[in-house]
Amino acid sequence: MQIAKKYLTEGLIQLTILLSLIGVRVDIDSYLSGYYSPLIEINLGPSSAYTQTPFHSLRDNLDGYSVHPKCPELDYFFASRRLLDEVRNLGSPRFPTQLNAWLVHQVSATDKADCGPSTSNNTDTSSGLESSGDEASRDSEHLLDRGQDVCQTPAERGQGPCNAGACGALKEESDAKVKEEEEPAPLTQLAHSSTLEHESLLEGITSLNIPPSIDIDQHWSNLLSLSVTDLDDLDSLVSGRVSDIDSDITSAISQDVSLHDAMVTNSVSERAEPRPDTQQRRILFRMESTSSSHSDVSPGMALGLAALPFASVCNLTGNGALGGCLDEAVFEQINQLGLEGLDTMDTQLMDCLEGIDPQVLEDLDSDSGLSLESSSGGPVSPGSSEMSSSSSSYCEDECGATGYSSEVESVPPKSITDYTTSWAPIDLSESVWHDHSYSSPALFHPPPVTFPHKGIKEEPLSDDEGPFSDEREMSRDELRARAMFIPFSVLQIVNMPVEEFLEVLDGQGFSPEQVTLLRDIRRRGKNKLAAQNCRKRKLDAITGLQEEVERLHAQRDRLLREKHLTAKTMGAVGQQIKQLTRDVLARLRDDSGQPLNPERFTLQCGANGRVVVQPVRRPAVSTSTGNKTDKRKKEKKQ
DNA sequence: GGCTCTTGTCATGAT
DNA sequence: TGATCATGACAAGAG
Repeated sequence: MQIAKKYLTEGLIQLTILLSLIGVRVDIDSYLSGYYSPLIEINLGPSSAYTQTPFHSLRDNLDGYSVHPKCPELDYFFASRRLLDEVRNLGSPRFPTQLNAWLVHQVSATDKADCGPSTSNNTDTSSGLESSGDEASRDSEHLLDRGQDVCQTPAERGQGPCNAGACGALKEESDAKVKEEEEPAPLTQLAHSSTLEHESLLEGITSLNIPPSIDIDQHWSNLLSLSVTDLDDLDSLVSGRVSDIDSDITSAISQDVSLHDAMVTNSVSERAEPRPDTQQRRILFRMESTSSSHSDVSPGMALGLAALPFASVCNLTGNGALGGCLDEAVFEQINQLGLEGLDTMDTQLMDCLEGIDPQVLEDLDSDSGLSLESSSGGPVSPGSSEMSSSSSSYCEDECGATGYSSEVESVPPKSITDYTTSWAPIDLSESVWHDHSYSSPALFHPPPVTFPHKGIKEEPLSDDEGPFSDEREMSRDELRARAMFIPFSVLQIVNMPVEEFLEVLDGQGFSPEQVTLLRDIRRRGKNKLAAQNCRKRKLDAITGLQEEVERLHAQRDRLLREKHLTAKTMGAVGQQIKQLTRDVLARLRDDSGQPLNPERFTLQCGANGRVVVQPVRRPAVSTSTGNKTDKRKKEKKQ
């Protein structure tokens, strides 16, 4: 509880500061992409392979400051910012408010006209739509809140870029349908409008002030007809259809709510189709964690902090006309949230975490690290998990080893939450996005010990450990720590911040032997990681040098070929010159009227371009003298 | 049993 | 000055 609260509070505060500092134009996505890069790596899997980037270090380095210059996340941060700036410099097409208003009217018209087919479609794929609604509801749960505020705020104010456009009309329709809680319609339409924007971007449509053509109109109508169905179902969907997860998800996936959802559902459908329902459910959770809204795992987080949903909303709107009201809505929402909202947020978050199937949580940490084949990304990153299933500890470029990291993730979440040390959440975070094991499996389940500090007792191991848990191989350091009654695992000792480590050394009443062992364990653990990094770099350097050698070989061969070709050409040209010289001299006559002997005369081209006949300068006759001098020189050398 | 590869560890210098 | 990192060297284990 405190962990989540602390984490979310930090995120909220920092995000609020950022928003307030930036001003009207909020580049939330850039900040989020930088700040939440660890989270992205959590979900996407491949983390910086051999670079030890503890989560706490990134947590405290929001804007790229104080980050290790070699930290790849820093490169990612600046790269993201640079790319974003470049995109902005290109001038992305902005959709006028009039377009959004037109879309809204189309929605309403389509709503009335296509109500029957939509409902029939709904009945045909009722389960699917319910599941689709589940997806929509999940997104709506995260997005609608923001969407509500986003559109409601400018509409109420009657000002801003969307006062007479989309937001106003959106609010009217949404008021007609859903009045009280979520108002999903505006947001869905927002999502649709953003979807249209995305598609328009893809189609190169830069200006839509002109009424769209019939094809586009029909296209929009088809798209919006789906939205009507969704709008009809949204109130019931938002009311909570978590139990409907059991329904057929694949059919739901076919009902793309928006481009955003389509991207998510398609990716899910490809994976989910051959799987049984249970796996589909699991995938559904995975999808929630892998979708663009990272807070899907914890709706409470989405409802409360809304940090990542901010990114979603901003991404949906982009530079569109709704951006202004979104910015204002973001500020207003933050103001409305307050810190008291964190309580409910924590409750929701923890309820959600508790409500999740433990198997799902286990899947999130399915890389038990019991072998070196542990994947880097875990189940949340299927691609990486499949890719990194190598027996070698060194994975591809994107993945690698972080030593004890996998030990962290193998620690049962329950026990992790029981750690109330201040660095415990850091380990929890690392447990998600570090995923490689170089240590013995026994470290994954530290023995139940009583923490001398704070009187906290570590939870005993779970039931699945069985009688073989003690038989697992333990590292020497782990054995030493056990023998010395050190209530920390090697992983914890290595990964805890130095400040916490020093506090532990000072405040836990350890004996000098224990302190020495703790320091040794920490030193060895970090050195182990360093050695792995070093070896990885060495291999990379070797690979790079080999490639360089191959490149240089190819260059040498090419130059040799050019040399031979040039020599051949020069020989041919020389022969031609000799032949021409003979011809010219044969046509010339000396004083006696005889043709010039080519062996005694030659043609020389002067600097001014004039060709003159010169007698051949034969080398000095004193060849024997030269030979003698050469011989003398050779003798001197010898 | 020797060889090779991988990995952990130590020592040492640099940051 | 201590912590951390980088790296060469060595040893142990596995195939």
